[in-house]
Amino acid sequence: MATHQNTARDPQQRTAPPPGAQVPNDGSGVAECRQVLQIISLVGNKWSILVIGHLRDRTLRFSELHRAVDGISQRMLTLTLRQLERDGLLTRTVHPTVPPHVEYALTTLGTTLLDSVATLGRWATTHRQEIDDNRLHYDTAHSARTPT
Amino acid sequence: MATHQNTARDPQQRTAPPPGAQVPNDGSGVAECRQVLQIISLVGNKWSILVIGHLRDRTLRFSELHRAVDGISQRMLTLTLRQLERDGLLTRTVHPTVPPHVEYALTTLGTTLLDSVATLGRWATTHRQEIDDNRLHYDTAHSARTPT
DNA sequence: CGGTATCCAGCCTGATACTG
DNA sequence: CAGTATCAGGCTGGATACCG
Repeated sequence: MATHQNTARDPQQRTAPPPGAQVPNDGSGVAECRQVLQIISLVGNKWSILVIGHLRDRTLRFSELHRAVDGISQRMLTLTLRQLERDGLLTRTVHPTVPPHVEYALTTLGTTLLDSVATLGRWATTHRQEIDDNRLHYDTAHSARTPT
Repeated sequence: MATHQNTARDPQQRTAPPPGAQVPNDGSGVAECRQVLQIISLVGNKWSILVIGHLRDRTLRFSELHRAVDGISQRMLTLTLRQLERDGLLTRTVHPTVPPHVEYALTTLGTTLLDSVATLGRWATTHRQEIDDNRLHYDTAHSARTPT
């Protein structure tokens, strides 16, 4: 949604953070949603969260991540990794060997983020069934347009 | 990303929840990311979180929401509202008056979600500056490709 | 092995117009 | 006022090919 990765160009062009709007909130206010949007845009890359999730316990190499995430393309992995690196969520360590070795490790910031999304994860786990149930109910009530 | 709202058609076609993969996690595990993805897809609609955020304190009518969210198109508002309603995050109450009155109210489920995203909101607020700093640092170090 | 650049398809999004 | 339908555009994301 604001992930700047169209064709791997202008990597910072879209970051247009308008100043002001700095209100003391508890984190769930209306004005705070904007902040959250940034984060969910950051994490809502669909791959970002997967990547940092895999990086949670140990550092991984590029190909290891490529295998681990399973389904991500090389392009998206690179893009995601670079963005995450840019945001300071992970570090990229290049070992100048003949076959290049690149290690990706989660930073403290990344760990804290993972910890925060864990809250959402718990909510998801807790209410997934409920939501699924609601959807089914809703869909049933709306697809019942063939009576008589 | 998985928001099913292409042209207001097949509202439940994409919900392909494969069974299994039910592991007891703490909410931050790798396998748990899938669950979170559903939620951030649910909330990452960019408008969804804004809408439920505005609905947090009081119920609102369609046009009120339209004005409040400011920037959302009628189409997206409707789509978002219907999705949220489908998921059981809010209720839609139609008052059969001559000028149609439709009230949207957050459900308990919606409130709990809002509470969970508040955690992310707090994280965002806390580390926004840090991330911004990291980005600037990263961009600076990478745009310094014009020496000599 | 790690990464970049290009091409291309699909989806999301927004604007507009019309109906009840 | 509330909502639906249609059209057009922008962005995201995947596959492929090639470089260091």
